[in-house]
Amino acid sequence: MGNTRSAPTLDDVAKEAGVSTATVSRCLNSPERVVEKTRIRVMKAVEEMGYTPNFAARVMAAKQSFTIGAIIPTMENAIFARGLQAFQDELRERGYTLLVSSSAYKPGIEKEQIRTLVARGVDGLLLIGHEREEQIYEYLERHRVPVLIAWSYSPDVRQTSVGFSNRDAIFELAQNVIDAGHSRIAMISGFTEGNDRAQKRVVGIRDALCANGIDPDSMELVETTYEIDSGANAFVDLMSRPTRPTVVMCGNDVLAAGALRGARKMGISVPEEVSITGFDDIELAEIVSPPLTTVHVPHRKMGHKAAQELIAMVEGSSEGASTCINTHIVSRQSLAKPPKNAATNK
Amino acid sequence: MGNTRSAPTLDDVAKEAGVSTATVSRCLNSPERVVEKTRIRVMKAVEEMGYTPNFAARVMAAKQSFTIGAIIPTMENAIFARGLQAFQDELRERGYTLLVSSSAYKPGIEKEQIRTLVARGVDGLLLIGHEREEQIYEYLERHRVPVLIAWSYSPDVRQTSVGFSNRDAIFELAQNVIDAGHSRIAMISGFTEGNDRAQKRVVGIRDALCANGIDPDSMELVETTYEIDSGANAFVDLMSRPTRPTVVMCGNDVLAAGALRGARKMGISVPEEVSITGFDDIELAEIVSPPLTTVHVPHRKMGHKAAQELIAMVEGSSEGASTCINTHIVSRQSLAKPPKNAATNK
DNA sequence: CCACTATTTGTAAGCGCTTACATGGCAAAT
DNA sequence: ATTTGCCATGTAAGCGCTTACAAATAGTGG
Repeated sequence: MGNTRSAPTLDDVAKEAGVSTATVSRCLNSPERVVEKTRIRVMKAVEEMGYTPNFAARVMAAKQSFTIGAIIPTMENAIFARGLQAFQDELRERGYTLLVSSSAYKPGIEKEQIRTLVARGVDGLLLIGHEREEQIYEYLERHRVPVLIAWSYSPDVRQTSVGFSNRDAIFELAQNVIDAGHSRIAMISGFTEGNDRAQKRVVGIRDALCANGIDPDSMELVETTYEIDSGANAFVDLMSRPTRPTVVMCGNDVLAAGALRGARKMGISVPEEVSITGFDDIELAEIVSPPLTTVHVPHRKMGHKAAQELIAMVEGSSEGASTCINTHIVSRQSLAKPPKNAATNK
Repeated sequence: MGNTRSAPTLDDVAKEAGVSTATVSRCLNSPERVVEKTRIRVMKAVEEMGYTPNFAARVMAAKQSFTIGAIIPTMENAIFARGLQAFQDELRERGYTLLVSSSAYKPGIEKEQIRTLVARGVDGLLLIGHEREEQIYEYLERHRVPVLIAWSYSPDVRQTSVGFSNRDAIFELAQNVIDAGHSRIAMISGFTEGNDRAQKRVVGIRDALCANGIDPDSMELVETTYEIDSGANAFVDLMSRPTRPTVVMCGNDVLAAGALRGARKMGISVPEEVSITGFDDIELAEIVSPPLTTVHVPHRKMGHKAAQELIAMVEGSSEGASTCINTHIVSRQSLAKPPKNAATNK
């Protein structure tokens, strides 16, 4: 019984239930608009035939997809995982589906993915960080796709953002570091080009140095990719320079874990000989030994909030209100006082 | 110039370039079918108007989306990250886009996501592990969506798979463990219900015990979620039982990292007092201390191979050929000989 | 029992694209 | 010059759905 040869359409269901396609459509989308008796009959047909609406057709006709897109720089490490999970959970609860792509930190790829997602009819878009061609924002506006920026908060920018102040967060950490007695501070940062979060973190440390009367130009800085090995290499590089720092502040926990590995390889003990700090407070931070002193970012909270706000924008109930999430420092064992006679390589 | 008020359609471009919609479509999809002069004119219009084809419309008309869907159990840890990244890279190279969802290890959610992805017109689907309702496979067949199972290889199953033998892989590791002198073996496994990979890993260890004349029922087993904390709790549980094991084999590296944390909390030193092993060889395995002896799974290779095969199936050039990827043991410091007089809690 | 309103269902016009088929133009062949 | 054949382009029919509007049915008060 019935056509087993291919997927059933609305028409098939309508025929089977002896009603018009409009009625079937209504049963599915606004059941209260059809009388119970009919609805039951239709739903039975839907059930029996294993009907799934064709999304493309629905999107075309309704010009709404209940889909949100998100483009994150990478899926390879856990930096974005928790926040994104929370984002998705909230979306699910509100009846939206999430489409994720990763751009490998390449603006070109990100641009392409944005077009792909827009072409796919997403109702809204989550992007990480503010910095990208103005043209992209124009394109998005043109297509009437609301955008929400996360992982970065910036009041003086047109786009709505739900995030935290990368500069202030690391400033506070740097202050802690300085208070512990450090003055020879080095930093391992992710590549700053096209990455405002990384930039702001560099700025935050420099500002803290200034604020404490330390010449910010004295800070040794290495930029690298966000990988454990890169962190390890950068650490080795830094520790091989003429003046050894007493603390290496890292742009995130992954880099810090790498630095730790570099230290182990060089036989340098942390925090006795050199301190190391991270950023993000992902699971990794607690697992490595010594566990990392780092900036705790409430990823879950950010994800939830971002989803709520973006949906509000999509549904037209908000023009876009930015939220700044507070971060705080988590002190663990990787940060201690500098050694008495800090060694140099001279 | 031109209509700035909303997104341009094929029609708008056609009008602008003074050709028919068919010609514009051809310029975009099979440029060799239109003469250069026209093509240049059309492309210029496309460019100037910032035209992006409407995907939903394209899918509807062409019944092909160049999109592959993937549903993984979780994005929260790195277990699937690397393999998936490789999968995506390969797809990109071949002109396909990847849509990822995560099911939180819940069959119900997975089922829903499958429907969502199919409704979205994915040309093929990547699923993790074999075990799921037969009905789902029928549904997929009905909709003509090829499926590829990864992270698990099973020759005696209808579906095509690209993966490894979970049973054999851990069997080999267990053999190593036994060869090192252990006989009181405990295991922390992920929940086995609905998870054939977890099941096979339990079986692999039991088989190894049998093969070495050890009663498999003597193995203490805890099932739990795949989270660090769960691993830690399970470890504490295991070590508090009357007969302490001399080695705790874990269902994956995340669990093993948790076990390590549990050991630290209990003040038990690894591997001196108890050995711990993992599975997967994700980055984490190398970062924890002591680094984990584990089963190395060539995730990248698996991801690439899976993408190639799935595309072949989608394009009709393959009926679906399964591939078994080889794993191997990586020996690090978390596994050593059992202590001379292994303590019990008696 | 009728007129009128409210409710349920049907009709049909698109949504933006691809593609089978038709058309027209031009070069080579007759 | 006429025919043939080929290639570039145009025409128009859907793809499966939603929804404005029309129609039919049911309910209500006079």
